[in-house]
Amino acid sequence: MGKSATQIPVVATGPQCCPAGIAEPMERDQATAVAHLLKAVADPSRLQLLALIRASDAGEICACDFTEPLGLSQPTVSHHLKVLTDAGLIRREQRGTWAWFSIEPDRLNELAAIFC
Amino acid sequence: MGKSATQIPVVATGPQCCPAGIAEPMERDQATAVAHLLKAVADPSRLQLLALIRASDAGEICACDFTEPLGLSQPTVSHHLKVLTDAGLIRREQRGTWAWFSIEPDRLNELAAIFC
DNA sequence: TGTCTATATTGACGTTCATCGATATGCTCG
DNA sequence: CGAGCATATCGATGAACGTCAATATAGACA
Repeated sequence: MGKSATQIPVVATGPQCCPAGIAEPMERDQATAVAHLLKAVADPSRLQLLALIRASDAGEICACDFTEPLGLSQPTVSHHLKVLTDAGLIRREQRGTWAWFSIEPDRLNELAAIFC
Repeated sequence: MGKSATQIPVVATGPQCCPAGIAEPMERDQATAVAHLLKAVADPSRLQLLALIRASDAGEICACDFTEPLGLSQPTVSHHLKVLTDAGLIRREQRGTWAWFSIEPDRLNELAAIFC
């Protein structure tokens, strides 16, 4: 569900070292796409979510384990998880009543490649 | 000259591979600092500014050369340059009537190190 | 000193966003 | 089926943000 309009890969035509990045002038369209991806992580709560998933032993974590360490309400956590999912940074897997989330490593590497 | 409250280095106590990053759970304070730095680049205009500076032959570029390729008004460009400067990502050097801007490589590396 | 030019600041406006309470959806299990 | 729990969605609210026109600041130069 959801529009998920932000999944556009940020690769394009740049040099090898920094294919998605700021090594050479960016067109407005690509700049908008990169900014959209960056906005998804430019929030304290979402950074904490990513770090919690990343640090989990099994590489995935249940949604129910987020609210307490973040000190946020359940709807707010759900909202942030949706933003990260729509941005392609995490993957959601329904398992019975629970929702489990794991990192999408490729998308995370895209982030690191923006400033190289 | 602006408050520049965002210059806090984002290093801290993480592992070697990802000292400022999301390799392990983040405290709220550090998450806020990292998010602040990310917000500075999570904007199409500012990404284009960084890319233009990065791609310039001399490694620096005059403020007067930004408005045209970006299609923004002069005050808006000035505002974005201030945001990037306050975030420590670029450096401003006054030279006569003109202002020249160059990249702060260390701060840019901090960005890349967040997602490693 | 006065005029021109480059840049910064101010003030305003519309948009986006983070957050929450209330409610809806959907699965589990008795 | 019905009760209970986990998660998502809705609607509202206050804050932050991007942008511009108007104005201020400040250096260059005659």
